[in-house]
Amino acid sequence: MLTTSNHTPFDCSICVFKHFICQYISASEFELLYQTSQQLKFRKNEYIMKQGTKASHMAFISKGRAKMNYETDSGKNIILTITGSPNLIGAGIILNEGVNIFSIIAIEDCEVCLIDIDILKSFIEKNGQLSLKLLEFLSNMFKDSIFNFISLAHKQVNGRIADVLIYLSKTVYQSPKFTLNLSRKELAEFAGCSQENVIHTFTKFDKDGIIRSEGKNIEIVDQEMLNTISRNG
Amino acid sequence: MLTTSNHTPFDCSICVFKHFICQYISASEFELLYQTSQQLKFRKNEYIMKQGTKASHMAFISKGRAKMNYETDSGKNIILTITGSPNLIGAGIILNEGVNIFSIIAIEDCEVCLIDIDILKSFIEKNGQLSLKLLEFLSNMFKDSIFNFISLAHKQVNGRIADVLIYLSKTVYQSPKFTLNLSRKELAEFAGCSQENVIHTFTKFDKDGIIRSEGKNIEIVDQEMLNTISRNG
DNA sequence: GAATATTTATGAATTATTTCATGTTTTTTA
DNA sequence: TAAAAAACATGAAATAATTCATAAATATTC
Repeated sequence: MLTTSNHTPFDCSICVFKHFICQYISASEFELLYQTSQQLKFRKNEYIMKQGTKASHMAFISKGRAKMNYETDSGKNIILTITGSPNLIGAGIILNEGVNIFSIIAIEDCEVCLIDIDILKSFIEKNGQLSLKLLEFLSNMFKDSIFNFISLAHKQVNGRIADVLIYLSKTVYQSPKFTLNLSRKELAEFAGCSQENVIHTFTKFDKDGIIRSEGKNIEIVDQEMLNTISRNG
Repeated sequence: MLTTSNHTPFDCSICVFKHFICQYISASEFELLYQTSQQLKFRKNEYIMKQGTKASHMAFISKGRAKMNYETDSGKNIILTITGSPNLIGAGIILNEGVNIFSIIAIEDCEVCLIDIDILKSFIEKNGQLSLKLLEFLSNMFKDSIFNFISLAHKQVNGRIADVLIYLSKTVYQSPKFTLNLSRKELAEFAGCSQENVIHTFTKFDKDGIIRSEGKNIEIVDQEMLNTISRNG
């Protein structure tokens, strides 16, 4: 799972996860967490976690972007979400039957800290403030997932692709202009439509002056129009 | 919100929620929870919680079935899920910005216990075991939501309706033969398609001997075939 | 740097889905 | 119980989406 990634000590003093968790746990507790976690670099296309394996760690992505990928029995890929950094992943699935229900795959070079679940659990058990915060965090993931669901399950392709573009721009790349780390095929796996439909729609949006689409380079030109398309489904 | 429902004391001694939570809290703590919670009956179509209102309570449904309904800006209804009983609802949204992001509406007469969130939060804060359990519970809701999402966003109508039928049979009615509390229109709001598409598909499934569909009475005849349709999307 | 593979793109044919028009049945209301 | 409303059902027309065929552009490999 860790393939060729090389171990390099990261600078924890600037880590936002450390900053967050140290509000709730002591220095010696953090030291334990630090000693038991793995700091790793992943190259593009490497698996950070693999669907079906034992969920022994949470992943804190400090740098880079990744996709959450679910592979069906028939081998079809479904992208559940794309995440930027920094972000904590795994909270939602980890306390289940202990198996990762999807894969996390780097879509560009990433720096990741794998945090031992059992250690974290032992802190949660002792620390009400921390567990409330994690419940809050998980609630928010859940809420995002519901809105993602509403977008994909109850809109048609124009609206879904508008939503994907808005999401990428606002959340993943945080700019109206970005260079995609995803192929058209992957965008289709995210938007829940065919590859050609993504291409057709991009071409149409481009012609209508809503976006500028040149290969991997995307720019959102008419944000208002995109919002309208999203709203109308 | 509580409309005409009349207050009737339920028999807490047989309540599974009491049984669950008393593993983690003391008798006097339960007494506080009991004193601050409201025991209510809701008739079919009554709102148990309303989207947009302050999320002050969790709902424990001890009897009856309900739908989680999201209403869009344009007035379109989307059914996020249907729940049977007993079931605890609200955990996923409650710790957010304190607003219910969807409505809970009774689809048949229900008995519901509304549990004060702030009291429960104070228990979570003090009680690691309880918060771990709630995290686990929320994780499971999250996982279910992901699979629901996969079904609806990445399958076509045949597969989606097969999934809805399987879900209703297995989880909501717990029998291959059941009498629907939902109209065709509501089924469409759940499956993410048009009302006519539900009717057409039911007719087709009936002709193919997969289900028996007579108005509100549904029977799953060929479970294997339904699974296959679900799998192939 | 040429050859090969992959990705992107386009348009047409096929299939899926929605919408519309209409009628029947069931449920609700007075 | 009759009248009105809502739900269910059917088929046809219109629209949306997928699949297929083909080609150009871009990346990758040797």
